Amino acid sequence: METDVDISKVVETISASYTPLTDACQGDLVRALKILRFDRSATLVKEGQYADKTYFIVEGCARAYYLKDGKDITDWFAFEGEFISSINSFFLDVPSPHFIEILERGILLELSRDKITILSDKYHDFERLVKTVVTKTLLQLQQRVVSIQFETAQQKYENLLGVQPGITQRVPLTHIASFLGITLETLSRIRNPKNGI
Amino acid sequence: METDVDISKVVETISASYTPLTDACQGDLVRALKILRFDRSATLVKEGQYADKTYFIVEGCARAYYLKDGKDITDWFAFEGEFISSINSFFLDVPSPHFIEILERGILLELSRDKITILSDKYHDFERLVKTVVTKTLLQLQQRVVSIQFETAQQKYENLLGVQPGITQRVPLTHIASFLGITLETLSRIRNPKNGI
DNA sequence: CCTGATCTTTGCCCAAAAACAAGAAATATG
DNA sequence: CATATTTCTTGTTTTTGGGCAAAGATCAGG
Repeated sequence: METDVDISKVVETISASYTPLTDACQGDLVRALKILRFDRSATLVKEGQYADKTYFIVEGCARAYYLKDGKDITDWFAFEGEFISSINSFFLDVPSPHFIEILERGILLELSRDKITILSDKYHDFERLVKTVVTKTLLQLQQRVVSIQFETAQQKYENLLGVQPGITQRVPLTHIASFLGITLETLSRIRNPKNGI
Repeated sequence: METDVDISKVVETISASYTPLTDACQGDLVRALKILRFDRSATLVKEGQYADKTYFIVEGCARAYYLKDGKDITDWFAFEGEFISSINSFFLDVPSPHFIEILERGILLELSRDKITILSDKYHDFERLVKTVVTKTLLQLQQRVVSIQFETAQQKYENLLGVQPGITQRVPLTHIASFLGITLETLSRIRNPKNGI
């Protein structure tokens, strides 16, 4: 893990990969961001908190999960270059149903909703950045619904591998299983070439 | 069905229910919108088209669906006061995997991506409107994933009724079934009080 | 490098819902 | 108002994947 992070460089990357930001906006954004480092299995957000932060992953990965009847169900994975937050809490200002957990020791940038609101009001560009991030997330989620809705466990898994080929090397299978809406056992059987075709 | 539509009034409603728009922006938006009327089972978008329009429903309802192995699968319903479009085609500029069909004779307002781009560039407010619409859609979709992922057919149906109580009076059960990711037969059994509890 | 904790595989049985197949009810159309 | 067409219900069989239990593998920490 890098010891030093150049926030300006990261903001340039965001500007390049999502939507261009003016220098002024980039400067304000750099000053609004806070660097965080976390070890594996650190918890960023707990159920019930008002989670008014968004995290940008510079290095490592994280997941959002919730407890359904005591069972841990993963709802979202995020890797380098992606944002993660407890979206219900963040957008609706309600207690978070989700936990957010670090899956791989890494570096995050934190941005509060207040700062996002200020930046969005001040800079048209920044409003567009938020729109772009939300739109990308919407399209990913849309794909996921299609996958969950009418595919077999096997197809769902293959689909995920298509989008996130390296995921099995970075994330425990339990989390992948609950993310796909299948049990760990079923996932295990699917992965065993002796079963299936 | 009303014979006359006051677009300005509708735009005021949009401004009030999504996010405030300045008078100038509202004026430009009014001029950019086109009124359309459709009968039941009219097709707004066909699979394969570059669907660069978004529709706002003034009266009536519509659905987006796609064909999976020849089977008709409903992906989205929209009612009065909501927007509908073929989101993949609209945002990614690819051929639409979806059809969009009118389920109830009604009135729509059409807005093209070009006009949305122009309005978004010209008005910070309008960019915020788009962000707001996309965010609302994201949160709805998020709820839907939770519902599909780990609930029984019965729970999924009850969930839908919670959000859209009148839907069974307005939409054929086949479409509700595929939307929920269950078969028409299973839905029929769930709805029959003799079965289940 | 040992050991306990966590993660994964495997086997067996069972429940939920899908597939298939009629048939009934409701709705549209001439 | 009669008939065609679409929509919905019901019965039966089959499949998929879940629940539980136990054993095996992997990993982190002392």
